[in-house]
Amino acid sequence: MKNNNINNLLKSNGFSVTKPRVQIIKILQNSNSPIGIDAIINKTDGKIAISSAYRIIADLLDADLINAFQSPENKLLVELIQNNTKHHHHLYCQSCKKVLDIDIDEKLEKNIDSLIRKISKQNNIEITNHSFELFGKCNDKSHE
Amino acid sequence: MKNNNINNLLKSNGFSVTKPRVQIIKILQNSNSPIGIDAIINKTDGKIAISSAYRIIADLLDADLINAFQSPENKLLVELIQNNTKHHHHLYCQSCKKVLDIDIDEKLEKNIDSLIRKISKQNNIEITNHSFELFGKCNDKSHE
DNA sequence: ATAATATTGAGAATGATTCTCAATATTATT
DNA sequence: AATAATATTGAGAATCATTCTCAATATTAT
Repeated sequence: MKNNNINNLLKSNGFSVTKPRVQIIKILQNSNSPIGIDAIINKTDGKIAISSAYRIIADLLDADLINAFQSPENKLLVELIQNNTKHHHHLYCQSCKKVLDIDIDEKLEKNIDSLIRKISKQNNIEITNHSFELFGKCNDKSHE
Repeated sequence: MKNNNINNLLKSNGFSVTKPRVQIIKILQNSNSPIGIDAIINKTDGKIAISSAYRIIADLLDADLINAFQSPENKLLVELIQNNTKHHHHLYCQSCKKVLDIDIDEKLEKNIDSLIRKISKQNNIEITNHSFELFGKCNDKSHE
């Protein structure tokens, strides 16, 4: 994405165009899997303050431009919501700490939806969200 | 459960019998939903040090006597694994912060298992665990 | 170009969890 | 039951991710 498009993205969501915001969006665009705050900051040559990074991420989250969630190691992970981003889930590798996006097939997704409706009724609770996460170990033994 | 049974549980898992360990197991037995460290400590009249509580929970976890996981507010929640405990999932209420255990029906559980096998193959990753968590809002408006 | 406003960076503050180690309790031995 | 050997505890310091504060700086509107 060109800078102009990032500018438009920011402006159309009520943000002023600042270097840190543009940088962070670029980094998220170039990442093909969810990424942590520390990694984001590393990719900016340390030019963005940690507090600014957190603040910007929080703002982008409020504007629904990104997804954010906690890794099993309890760090915030972040991914940009692209035009074609649909509801999906994550696979955490406990050896190499990478996170993969996974899709689940439509049939299962529907099953899950109907389960959710059932639980919602049974417990008289409005269910607003759900997560389905997988944990595994890849064959990269270098981390053991 | 009587004290004797708790003593046996501890001994048969290689633990010596100490007051803090017995207390914590009792508290977990009397809790019908996952409970946080702070709540555990509160129920002991503040007699157990925070560091001891964390240590004991970690030990019980190693011995597979309890399940532990993070709440959406990023606190450790803990529940005892009873004889009849089977694989289940959790529903977090974002208003009242309670956690409910939920069962999912066998058919869906099987679907999930087969999805997991598929993803495992596709990504050449051994999948060791998964979580399926629901988030909702109950009708208790006192927290808003 | 200037003024008004918003954002940033640096570091202090916070909150959960982990670590350290001397004091104390438990277990094994007599 | 008393003692010695070993394990556990409590208190507080340390750590780690995240949030807060506020003066310095950048952006936007005029």
